[in-house]
Amino acid sequence: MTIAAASHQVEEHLLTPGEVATLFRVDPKTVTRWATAGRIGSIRTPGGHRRFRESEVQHLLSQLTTEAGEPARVE
Amino acid sequence: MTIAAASHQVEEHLLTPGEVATLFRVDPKTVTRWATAGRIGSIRTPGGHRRFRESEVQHLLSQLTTEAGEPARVE
DNA sequence: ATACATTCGGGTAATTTGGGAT
DNA sequence: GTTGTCCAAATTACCCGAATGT
Repeated sequence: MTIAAASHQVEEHLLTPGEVATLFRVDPKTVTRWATAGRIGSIRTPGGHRRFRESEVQHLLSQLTTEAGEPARVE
Repeated sequence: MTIAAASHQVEEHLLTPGEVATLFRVDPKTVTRWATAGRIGSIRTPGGHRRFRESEVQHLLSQLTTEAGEPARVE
């Protein structure tokens, strides 16, 4: 194990509401509502703005994606 | 922050059901049926609304296009 | 410190969804 | 068998002024 790995937790790339909104083709405010509703985890800056974990967002995207030819996903 | 800074991965331009419906001159609900039937891929927002890949829609449009004098394509 | 884009909040339209009947 | 319409409920989009981020 390296020294760095032993003393630091993995840095997560964070996305702004606007960036997440672009990925889903949605209004940034809608992303905020998802956070409020608990549909997506969020981190707050000291000033109160929200940030989102890129890994969680990507996981959501792949989860909610249905390819042509596949049956509509029901989970 | 600029829009371009959003991501280093390829951005997929997504269309709303209403936009796809306009392109095909069809009711938005019909587009929804296509998605349910697996004729076209779709991405769901966490709220349950559908988004469609523009590239896939354009491909479908060109597929369904028939030139004058040519036999209609049936696949 | 200045400038500018973004993201707060809230409120109110517009769109989408799903089911059912035609 | 596909498409268009009606309905109510849910989700999302646009409006504003003020605060935050870079």
